[in-house]
Amino acid sequence: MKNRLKVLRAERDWTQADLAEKLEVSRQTINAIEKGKYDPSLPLAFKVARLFAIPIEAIFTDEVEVDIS
Amino acid sequence: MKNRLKVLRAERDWTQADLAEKLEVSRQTINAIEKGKYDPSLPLAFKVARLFAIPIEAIFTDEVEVDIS
DNA sequence: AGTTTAGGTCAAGCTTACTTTACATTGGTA
DNA sequence: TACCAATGTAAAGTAAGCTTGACCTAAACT
Repeated sequence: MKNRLKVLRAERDWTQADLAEKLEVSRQTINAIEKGKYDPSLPLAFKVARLFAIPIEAIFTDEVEVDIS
Repeated sequence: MKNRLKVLRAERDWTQADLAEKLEVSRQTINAIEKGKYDPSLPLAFKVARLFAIPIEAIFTDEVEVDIS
């Protein structure tokens, strides 16, 4: 599951900590989601969509991440 | 988090077991989600949306369930 | 050189999502 | 009445999402 969080953040000049605060989650959670460590819960995905005022599908996609480890 | 699974299922005359099979989850998972016991993961929500060919927001909503226990 | 800011990561612990197995309830129908 | 299909529910276990606290690196600034 890919996401455009980093880009959406950059467009607004927000840090991971800024976004975390707005979404009421920890900074580590934002980092983990951006780095593809895990996917957000559905409620959190809704919160993200509401914050950026765009559909969930415009932020997250079902494409699988390429694991480069 | 409310959802329209039961209605979408009814429109297609599918049982909970039918839907579970199509989504590759257990019947209990479908039942639990319909009954509001918990929300699906984001990947499962995407799978549901793809199956019904409608946006996630057309199936799940932010509204909190009323707990009648 | 020392400090600050942003990002990356790890460990331990808790909660939520999901599984399997099993059993109870309800409505229809032979 | 007995049976069967669909639904509801529970217990116990695993996996995933999220927390706090801590530490490390790199870049920018004083």
